[in-house]
Amino acid sequence: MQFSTSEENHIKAIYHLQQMGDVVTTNEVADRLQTKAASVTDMLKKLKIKALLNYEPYKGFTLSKDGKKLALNIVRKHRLWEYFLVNHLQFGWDEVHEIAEELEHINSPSLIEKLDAFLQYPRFDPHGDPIPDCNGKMEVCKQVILTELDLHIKAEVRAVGSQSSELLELLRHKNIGIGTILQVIKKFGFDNSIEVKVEKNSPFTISQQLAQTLFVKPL
Amino acid sequence: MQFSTSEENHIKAIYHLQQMGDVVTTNEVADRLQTKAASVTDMLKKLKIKALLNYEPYKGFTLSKDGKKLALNIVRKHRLWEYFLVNHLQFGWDEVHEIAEELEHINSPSLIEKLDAFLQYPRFDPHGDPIPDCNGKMEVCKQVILTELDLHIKAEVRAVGSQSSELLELLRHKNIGIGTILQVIKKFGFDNSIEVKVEKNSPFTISQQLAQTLFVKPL
DNA sequence: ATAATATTTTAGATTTGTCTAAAATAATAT
DNA sequence: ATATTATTTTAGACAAATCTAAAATATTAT
Repeated sequence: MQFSTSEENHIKAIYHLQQMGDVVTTNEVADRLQTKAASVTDMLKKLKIKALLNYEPYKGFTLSKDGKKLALNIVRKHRLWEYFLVNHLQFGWDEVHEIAEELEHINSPSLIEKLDAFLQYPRFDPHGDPIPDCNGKMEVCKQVILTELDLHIKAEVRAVGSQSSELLELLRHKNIGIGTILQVIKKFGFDNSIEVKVEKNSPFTISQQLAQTLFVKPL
Repeated sequence: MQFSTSEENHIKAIYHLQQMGDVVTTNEVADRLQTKAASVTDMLKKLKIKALLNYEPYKGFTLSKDGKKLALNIVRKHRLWEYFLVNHLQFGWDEVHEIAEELEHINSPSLIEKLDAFLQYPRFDPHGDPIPDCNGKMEVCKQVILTELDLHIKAEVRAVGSQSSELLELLRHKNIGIGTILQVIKKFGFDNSIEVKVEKNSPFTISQQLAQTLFVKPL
């Protein structure tokens, strides 16, 4: 079965909202897709007919099995393209999201298979998010928010909580990226800022807001 | 300015029909795009408003300067993607057209710049068609891939499909360069390898992969 | 429990790209 | 030169995806 770009975008938005939080609402989907609630309702009805969604008017909705499968496939394509853009075309990791939003809708299973092979089956995209395999399986490595990392434990930065260009700019300025090994030296209760050290460099402070968007894996 | 996939497909169809033949007709465009003449007329009116087309009802139409520029940019994207699919993702040259038809509508100038650089600025796609540069300029001479040269016809090597150092090393080893005059002695169906003869030297065999990157001009 | 508020859905309009059938124009043949 | 045929355009309809405004339903606050 074939799906329109708009249908795919709705499925993907619902998938991501379902991941982080409990019940997904019409308004949340509308906000995420920069559209109106009424338009989302129209789409929900269509997706129910196509069996991608369990939906009863006024009662809420969740992805069906097929809906989840479709969502994972779109996420897979998105993240593989991001990996390609950063690791082969020399894009910065903060420049690739918009382009991948377009590329993810290209419909060709053999293209994605061959791209995956060319990239040597990467398991994480440039933002540290795991890439689903062709069956929708992906690594669920246990990551922790930096604010919750214990003192003096070395940890590797695995993911960032958003794709906003302001965030990515700040990270680049502080020389933090996916794979950076760091440890927390001190936590300040006054403003919840955190002093971190990267390798043997001198320590520096990062704000609570920034620390909350950094997911690290203790080593 | 942004254009829809349908607008771009009409511009591209008109461009290709203009190349091979004289006056382009509404029916020809409809045939090529598998649509109806009335639909084409609707689009012609829209493209005229967008200044991509010189068009007077019942009098025919031609691409405007902007229309030609757009067409060449789409052709450029199509052929660069084809080159990528064949030379990096290991697609056969006969499998890539449909996929490139989708990829050519991805709208990101920096993506195409960086793809072009990654591919080392190829001047011909896997079918031997020239790739327009970012200003729309491309090589004109009618060339043919070595795999398609008829037996015993002398031809001059005019271009190679890529600048990769591996390719150039191999060509140097086989004493083939731009300007070399050669002819095909035999084609082997088993592995599609080809036996060629350069001037009066004894014949030697070259692989399908190599033959596909050699563009020759029959004399 | 009921009123006030917020959310979701429906109803009806709009835009884009397409279609069919009929009318307008051009090309061709006698 | 005029009738016939072919091509192109117009007119009006339709489906997809969106919107606004109003109605229906759910949530909350007193």
